[in-house]
Amino acid sequence: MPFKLAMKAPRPLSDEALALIARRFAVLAEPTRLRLLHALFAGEKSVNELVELTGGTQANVSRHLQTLAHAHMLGRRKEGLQVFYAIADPSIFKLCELVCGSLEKSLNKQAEVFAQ
Amino acid sequence: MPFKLAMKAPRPLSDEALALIARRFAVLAEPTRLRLLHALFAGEKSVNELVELTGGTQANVSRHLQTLAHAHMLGRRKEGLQVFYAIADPSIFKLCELVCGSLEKSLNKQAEVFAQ
DNA sequence: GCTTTATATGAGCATATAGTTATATACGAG
DNA sequence: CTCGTATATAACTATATGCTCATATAAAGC
Repeated sequence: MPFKLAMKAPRPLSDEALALIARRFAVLAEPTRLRLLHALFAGEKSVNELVELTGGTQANVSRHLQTLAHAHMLGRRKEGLQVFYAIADPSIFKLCELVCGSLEKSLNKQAEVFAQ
Repeated sequence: MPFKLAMKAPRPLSDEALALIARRFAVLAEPTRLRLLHALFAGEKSVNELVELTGGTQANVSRHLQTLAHAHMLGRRKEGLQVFYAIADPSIFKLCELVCGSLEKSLNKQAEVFAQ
């Protein structure tokens, strides 16, 4: 029973589907979580490493990591006392690339207004 | 002075850039706004049409349209009493495609757990 | 000018969420 | 077993945001 949905399908999307998609974007709509993802672009890291790299508190970092893991964006493995997280969803890379691109355009559009 | 940024650049992203990117995702992290975008995938529409298509109140729809327009995701033109909105940022299509794809995977992954 | 229509926006309320403090739990070393 | 370390989580607070109601503003017709 594979689950199939597409935003550009002509059929209407259910409220449930929209909520799920929105939730997906919401997970990424948070600077701290983006900071964590960015740190993990370089490869798997422990919670402690991420705490140091992002400058956040251990509790806060842990909470955000949980959110990302529950969304299956991160994979998690434990080794003794340490827990390691890594990017588990490759589409994250493409997503961020797209958003940065359209953000650049948006900013350039704003810059044009000032240039006039 | 073109503005250039990329999520996968090895240089650290400023807090400002992360906030802007997060804000970008936040605009999409809302079912009503997704519903509006979905309706506009079919082409330009007036506010009133969007109110009917989405079943939202005029006030709420108008407010969300403003958010999307301010983010340069929608373009806006006025004709007499009516205002028409249309998708202005083509990367929206690709964005939603990517998110739907990874959401499917995430749901299928969950379905696997139940299948066992 | 007056009335109607279409849209944007102010103000208020309810809910969600980020960050913090404190602490529970698991793991490892002595 | 005790103590220290690493991480997750409960509880609380402050802030942001979605939605609604009311209304301001613009445009069109008579």
